[in-house]
Parts: sequence; structure tokens; C-alpha cells
Amino acid sequence: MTDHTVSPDVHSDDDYSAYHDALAPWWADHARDFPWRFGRTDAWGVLLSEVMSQQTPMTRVLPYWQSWMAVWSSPDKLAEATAAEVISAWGTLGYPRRALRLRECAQEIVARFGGRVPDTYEELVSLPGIGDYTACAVMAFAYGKRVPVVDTNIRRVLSRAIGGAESLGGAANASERKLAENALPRDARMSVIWNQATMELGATVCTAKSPACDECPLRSECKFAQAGWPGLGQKRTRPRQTFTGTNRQVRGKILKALRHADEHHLSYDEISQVWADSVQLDACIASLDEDGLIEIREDHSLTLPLG
DNA sequence: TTCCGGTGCT
DNA sequence: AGCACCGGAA
Repeated sequence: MTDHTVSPDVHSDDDYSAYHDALAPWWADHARDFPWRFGRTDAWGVLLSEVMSQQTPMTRVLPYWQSWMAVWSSPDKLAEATAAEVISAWGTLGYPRRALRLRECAQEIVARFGGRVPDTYEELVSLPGIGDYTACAVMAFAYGKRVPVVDTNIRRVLSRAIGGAESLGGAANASERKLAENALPRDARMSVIWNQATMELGATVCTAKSPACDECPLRSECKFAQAGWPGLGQKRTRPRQTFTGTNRQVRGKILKALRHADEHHLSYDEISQVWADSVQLDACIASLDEDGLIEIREDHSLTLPLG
């Protein structure tokens, strides 16, 4: 037993009705108005918003989601795009491999599911770029299914409000999943609101470092606040990779240069100007090539992939 | 300078 | 289980 995040004896249905009763009205008043919410888009729009939101705040996703949906409003449309087009349209959203996975995902949805976004966990996680979280999010938010959507925000809110402690780092454990399953309202429609509202609370109020407890609808029943916020923000985090001088920075510079280049093409001399250390530059060019994010020509010039 | 996070690979 | 991957806000 390695988990001490939540106490084990809080699993009966009645323990959570007050939680939902406080959360639902808060959601009604405070939900941010994104176009992929409130049933205003289809399953493809939801899937796109969820992939774009991986590792990325929704406020930053919004303009990209709108421009992508304007051009690629369905899987069969995105399936026809070139890699260069999607990498270019990804702009500075970050983690550009997601753009490639999204196109492959669209192609598989067309080839395997007749262009319809699947609605089962097994089918969804079999798609490129779709892991546990995104599969559950699509089932809940696109298809209205009663599924616990266990992201980092929900883990933090549940661990605090019900368990009275900070959630640990690492993958969600069985105890956390069990808690989310038990706290989830039995009614499917209510469960979708619960997932969205809990996630939103974690994103906007019950934040990692400085929770706005004064504005929290769960303030009066929160075990974490009652205990005096023990170990606030002490989540075990990955060792911080300093950005300057990393491959991550160099890869970003190379891709940015190609995005802005005429015909997305640069000679080796031109690309050499983005980074002085040629050994590291070459390593990053090789890794971008391995990721399928660039193509290397015979003369060592670079392009975004035509395919 | 530090913080934030889901997927996929090792 | 640990790590690489991103850019922008705090």
C-alpha cells in the first residue's frame, strides 16, 4: 500500500451529494465559455479540443481550435491535409508531435471507423495521440457517457477536498480512480457536469500553488482547508529541465524558422544561424526527422514534410 | 527563473 | 518508473 492520498472510508454515495450540490451551481455560474462546450460541437470538435488541451491551457487553445475547425471540420478533411500544413497550422501551441498524431488519428478514424469518432475506450486509446485521459474525456464530453475523467486537476481537487491532502505526482493510482468512480454521480448527465466542473474548479480556483479558497464552492466541506492546507503545493514534480540550451529550445527554433520560411524550406547554412553549436543542432535536426516533423534533403537543406 | 501538464517510449 | 517533449504566464 503506497498510497496515502485519500482516506479509505469515504466511498459511500451519500458522502458526495453535498459535493455535487455545491459544484453544479458553481459550474452554471462560472464555466468559461469555450465553443467546444455545452454541446455546440461534435465528437471531432471535442477530440480536437482535448488533444490541443494536453499540456496546454484552454485559453491558449481557443484561437487554434477555431482556425483548425474552420479548415478541418471533420476527420476526413484533416486526413487529406499534408504534414507541412498541420505542422504550420499548429503554430506555437507546443509539442508539435501532437499535430502529426492528430492527422494520423483522423486518417485512422476514416480508414477504420468510416470517418466517425469511436465511442468506446478500447477503440479510442488505439488511436494515435489518444491516451487514457483523452479517451475518457471524449467518451464523457462528446458522448455523454458516465466515465470518471481523471486528469491532474480532478486528482488535485478530490485529493484535497475529500482526502485532505495533496495528490502525489506520477500516474493516477487505483485508489484515486476508485475515489473518482465513487464520487461520480450515478446519473450520466450529472456525471458529465461533475467531471467538467471538478476539472474547471481545479484549473481556475483549486490551483496547485495558490488556491483561491475564498471563491471555492467547496470551502465549507473541504478537508484540505480544514486541516490547514498541509503541504500546499508539495506535489512531487519531475526534475525541472532548464529550458535554455536544451534540445527542446533548439527544436523549437528550427521548427519556427521552417514555419516562416519561403515554401517552408531552408538551406543548411540558413538553419545553422538559429544555433551555434553544430553538434547539438545536428542532433536536433536528426530527432525532428525521426519524429517526422521535418524532411532532410540530399543537400542537407530542410523542409516541413510534404506528405 | 519557475510553473503547468498527457502521451509514448524505454 | 522515469524521461522527453513545448510555449507562455506568473
